[in-house]
Amino acid sequence: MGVVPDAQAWLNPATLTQATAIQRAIAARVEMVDRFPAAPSLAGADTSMRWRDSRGPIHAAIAPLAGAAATATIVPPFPYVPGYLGFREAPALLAAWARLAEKPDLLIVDGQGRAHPRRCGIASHIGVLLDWPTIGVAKSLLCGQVEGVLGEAAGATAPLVDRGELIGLALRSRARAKPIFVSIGHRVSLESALALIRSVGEGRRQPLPIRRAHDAANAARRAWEAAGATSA
DNA sequence: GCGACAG
DNA sequence: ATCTTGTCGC
Repeated sequence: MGVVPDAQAWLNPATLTQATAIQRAIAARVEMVDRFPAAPSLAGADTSMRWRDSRGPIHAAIAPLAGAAATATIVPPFPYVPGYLGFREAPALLAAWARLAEKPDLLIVDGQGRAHPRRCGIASHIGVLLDWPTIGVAKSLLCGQVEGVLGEAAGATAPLVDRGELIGLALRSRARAKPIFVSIGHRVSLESALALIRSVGEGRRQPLPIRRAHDAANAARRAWEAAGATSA
């Protein structure tokens, strides 16, 4: 995998206390400056699972803007716990990444990046483990508050602040829609993250790469269920 | 102690 | 995260 020596250990904490320590270590490695080619190629990352089935398999997809998506199915190590989503979903997403022939220059992940209590959302997990540029785009807030008033017009932004620190941006990606929350995953500045997300908005609430990944993950899950499989 | 809580 | 149907609006 990436340049992290104990990447495998960082994916499998034995306890929540250990998971917390790993997140602090990952957060310390996050680079908040641009380190990717100009006009980067983009891909989206998302997962799909059965309704309220916290133990069943997770289907992950990485969807490039151009070309076919890669998918993978993994049984998650533990159920969803707010603040620890990275440990639940990153293994499946990394498996899908490994199957992707042409790696994109930058990955847009469905979930938070730095906009996390320990500055280590799933986009940072994946970015640091792969040492690859990532952006987090979430549909709702995990922590922090939107500063001031978010404009009504499409494209309006407002700072997202937590404990006095700027951790991301609220973005009105579409008029009359609830905002999305953009934050640094790894190797990108918040300014560039915003510009890139805006560039693939396509007039929808969620950026196109995430929509494509969402569709691909759902298709993988349907195929899995249609095949009657029970385990990964 | 109470409430809040990505996917 | 996901299920389901209808309804409203451009």
